Amino acid sequence: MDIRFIDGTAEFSTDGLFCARKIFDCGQAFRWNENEGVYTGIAYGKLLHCEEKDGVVRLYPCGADDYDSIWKNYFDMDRDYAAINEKLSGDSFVKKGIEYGKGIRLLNQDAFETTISFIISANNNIGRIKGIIERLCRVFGKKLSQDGEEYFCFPAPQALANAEIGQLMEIGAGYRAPYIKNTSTAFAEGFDIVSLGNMPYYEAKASLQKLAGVGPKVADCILLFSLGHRDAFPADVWIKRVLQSLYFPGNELPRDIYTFAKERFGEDAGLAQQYLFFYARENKHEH
DNA sequence: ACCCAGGGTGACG
DNA sequence: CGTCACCATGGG
Repeated sequence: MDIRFIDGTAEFSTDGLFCARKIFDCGQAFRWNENEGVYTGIAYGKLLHCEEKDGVVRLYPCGADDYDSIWKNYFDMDRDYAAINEKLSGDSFVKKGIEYGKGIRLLNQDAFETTISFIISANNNIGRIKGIIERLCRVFGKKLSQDGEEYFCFPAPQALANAEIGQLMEIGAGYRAPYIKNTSTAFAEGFDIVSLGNMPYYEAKASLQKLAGVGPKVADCILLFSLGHRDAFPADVWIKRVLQSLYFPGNELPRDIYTFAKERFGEDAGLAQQYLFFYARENKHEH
């Protein structure tokens, strides 16, 4: 994409392949909030506004340095989504999903934030997940003051490792409180999660599942949303529902959904998952 | 009062 | 290995 930098704003044409609403509201990230058409979020310790109008995306404050060091990778800007969508359209159901979900991009998020966020997501709903994470940041995260507003970064591992279970219960973490503390301690003591990005899928997934509160589904979310394992295929209740009705009507779902997805959708199965997830949520009141 | 939410853990067979 | 009760919490 052709990027222009004007007065601390990065600006580029969407080409239909960057939809803020779909990117931020498809369940991969929990810290973006919309206000009068402008999405505001904090990632990697930086605040960003994202505005989309007349086919143009504007990111601010974002100079060329911030763009190159953070946001280009965060928004997965170097990837050719047109080509991937073309490939995924070989599956007629995903093709249908792309009609709804075109413009979704898979974010490359901070691995610690993603890990804790999806530990919180277990047996929980998106509204409450966002609330818990917001309070977590407010209590334990570094404060950013900007434009007369207060924003809070996602906490560092050490900050959550030092948290008391009672504090985590107070912000609504529930039975996940000790998971958060234990896993944060593992990170603070040097759990090398970034290296998992270069490991084979199954090996990386097994390592993640050693963390407290991380099972197969949460591990897949971490792999897909923060470690670049684009074939990871998180199988939650929504996706199982969709696979059941579209691919296995009247039959049992396969036990190994990853293998099914990889064979059916290929190397970008994770993006196919997002299209199906988005499709399912958009149509949740039908059928 | 019941059921569900982007599930995981631990116990038991 | 597979199954299953249980786990806090809030909204429908």
